[in-house]
Amino acid sequence: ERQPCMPMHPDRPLVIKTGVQFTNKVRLLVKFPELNYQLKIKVCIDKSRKFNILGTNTKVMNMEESNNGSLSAEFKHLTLREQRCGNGGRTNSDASLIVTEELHLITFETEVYHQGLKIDLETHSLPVVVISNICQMPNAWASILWYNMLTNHPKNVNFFTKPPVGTWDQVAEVLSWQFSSTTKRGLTIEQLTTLAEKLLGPCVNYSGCQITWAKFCKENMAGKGFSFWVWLDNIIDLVKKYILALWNEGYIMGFISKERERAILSPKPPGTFLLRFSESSKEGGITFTWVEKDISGEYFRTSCCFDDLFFFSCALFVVMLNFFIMDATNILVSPLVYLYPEIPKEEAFGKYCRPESQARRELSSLESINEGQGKPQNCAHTPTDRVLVMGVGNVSIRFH
Amino acid sequence: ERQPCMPMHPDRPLVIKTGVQFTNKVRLLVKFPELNYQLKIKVCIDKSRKFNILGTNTKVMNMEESNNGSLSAEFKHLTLREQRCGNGGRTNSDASLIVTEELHLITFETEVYHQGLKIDLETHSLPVVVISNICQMPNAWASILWYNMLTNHPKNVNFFTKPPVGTWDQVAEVLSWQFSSTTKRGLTIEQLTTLAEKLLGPCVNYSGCQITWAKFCKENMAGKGFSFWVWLDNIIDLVKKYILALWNEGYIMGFISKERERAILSPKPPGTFLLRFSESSKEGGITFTWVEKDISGEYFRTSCCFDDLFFFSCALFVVMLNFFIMDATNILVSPLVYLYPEIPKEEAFGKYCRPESQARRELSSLESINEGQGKPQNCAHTPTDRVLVMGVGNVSIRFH
DNA sequence: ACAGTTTCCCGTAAATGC
DNA sequence: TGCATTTACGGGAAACTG
Repeated sequence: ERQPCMPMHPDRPLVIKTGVQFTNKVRLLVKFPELNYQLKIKVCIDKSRKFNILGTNTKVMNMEESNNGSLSAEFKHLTLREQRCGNGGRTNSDASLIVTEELHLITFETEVYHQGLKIDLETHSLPVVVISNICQMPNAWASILWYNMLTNHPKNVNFFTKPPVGTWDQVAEVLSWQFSSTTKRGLTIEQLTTLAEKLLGPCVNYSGCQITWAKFCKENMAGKGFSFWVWLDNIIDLVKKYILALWNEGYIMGFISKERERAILSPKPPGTFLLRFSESSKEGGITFTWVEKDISGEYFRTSCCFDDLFFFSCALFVVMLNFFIMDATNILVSPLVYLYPEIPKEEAFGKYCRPESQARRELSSLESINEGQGKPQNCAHTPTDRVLVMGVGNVSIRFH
Repeated sequence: ERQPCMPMHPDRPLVIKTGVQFTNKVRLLVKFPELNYQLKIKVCIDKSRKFNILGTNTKVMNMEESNNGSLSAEFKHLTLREQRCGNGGRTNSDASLIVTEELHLITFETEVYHQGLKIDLETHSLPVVVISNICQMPNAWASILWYNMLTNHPKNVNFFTKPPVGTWDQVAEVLSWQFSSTTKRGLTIEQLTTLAEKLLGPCVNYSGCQITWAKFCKENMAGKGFSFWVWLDNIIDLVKKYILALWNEGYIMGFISKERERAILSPKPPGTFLLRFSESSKEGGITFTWVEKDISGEYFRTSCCFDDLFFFSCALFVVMLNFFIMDATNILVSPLVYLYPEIPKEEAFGKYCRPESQARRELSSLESINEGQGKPQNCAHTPTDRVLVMGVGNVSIRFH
């Protein structure tokens, strides 16, 4: 009889954003042949916090053609709005819970008259999380995952007052599913092992290891300003947005430790490279690492983190200062010297390369890039003047 | 007594987007000393199309401290919602007008009892344009500009049923003001002359020339898929978003014909360049042109159009295929050969460079870039293998 | 079918509340 | 004051509607 509360975000049911439409359907599984009268269903939400359901919240059940004539009612165009009462403030049962841990129930009520008796029927959705901004989605979805991973209870809205631990085996399955349900490829054992190490530290066998809710989603990772789940969820977004086809092909190793990366690249011929997600970028980024070999030995080089910010930082004045043309002898020269009429280009554009300039947004992005490059393990930076040129189709990107 | 209807878009008053808050203020200029009773003001909108004003639409006037004690009422948090009636459809007075040419009046009503007589007072805003999506803003704002440029009539809501022509002198002033009111710099005579030529064709003296509303905003420019105003407005957005500081300094010539560009660059030393807005990009773009000189003569070269799309097109697979490193002898080599374990990089990434790949968005952007480069006058493309490398800080962009 | 128009809703930024 | 949460609204896309 129960039916999940529907998308909104199609891959993330059971999370409802206030002001965004959602759909709900109830089906009557018990058949009363004598039920030929109108059966009116009312949908409502628990009153732990004051939400109102907007839209038609009562409906008459009707025959479902697809489903051997069982009765059902589908509520479309429902939205939730928080009722900000005069005294203000949330009135949830347990104030220690953050909003994305607060669970709510959508209930469906009806009355059946059977053999002269009035019977109140009631059913409800699985617990849902209500958010007010999409930026709360990662945490809200984590709650849904944790709940459904660890309990079959249909309405334990206090689940997060004392959230149970999960085993690595359970978590691994859920993590892989996050990829396989939105792309054509889940996670390999090797990728999962890298993730296990991030959550649990080095260990021979992760099977049976326990992972707390805090570790999964609430605490920041050691030395990082973000939780494991937020990091991973942003990577999922990055994959879907920019590199879905490559991911589907299995061309992205993605989760691999730097040690393992070197170990597997080392026996390979020079020029062999792999793609890996950035471990330091909260927003999701990808880098590539390759092997080089020459007479003096073997080198591993890793590109800068490649993400949205990277491209956003290509502000015009930076371009103008660094425009090169390759002459007939393959030497880079800069053809731009004077901004018309006779302003040296450094004078025109140089000052914008200082943080005190008013080109605020461009610069703040640029700083982040420089920061990333400062970390030697994350960038092919060497103290020499050696220059990398990274081509982009007709366009190419260089860094040094 | 009249008061413009306030922002929303702070630089674009008199345009109201449905569902977005706006503010309105009325002041009573006539002073009635005996008016010590409560003077209630009601705000409403004309009924040519069915809009409702949401928010507190009645208010009591009160003393204004800043303004020598005159009475005023300020309506905040007003929003407009269209009343979609059962029969549907717009019910505007003149169905031939598009929404951004439909003018509406916000009216303020009150009743004054003076010496035993009831006096109905009413005032209204300047005509406003109501839009439902911000993408209608350019055309809506053009309507406001044209109206206020050509009439002092306080409430001619049928203005656009037969819009008067403007002279170039009027239009030039308005165009320059579009820049000077949102940046620190208006348009020079030379820039304006380039714009005049776009609107009116070659001419010795544009003063007094007539420009129709259609020419300004309704018809597409010859051979282009967009109107003059839409093109210009997107450039204003580009300037504000990415190159405000450079524009304020006067470092961007911006509007200059290709003939004039060559004429002024020719006598200058090699390496002299200037920045100019793209004439072919609807969305607003900027290019730079420079002079080169060698034994065989003088060359003018223009970069690709530099805009949002340009950077968005830097998809990962394109980067992977074109990654170069410069070796000790300044020769570009590609260190990436095999995707781990032993997939030739062309096999892994090459197929995504075809439009039939599923990397839809990346590719559609990429195609636009190639297109732009196909136009010889717009790009430094030469049939030789000569390569341009355009640096971007630690990062640089190359095209060939 | 189609074009003008509106609705939907994410994601960033700002405001608000506690 | 600082952090958690909500509101605001631009902008891209989908849905609507004659």
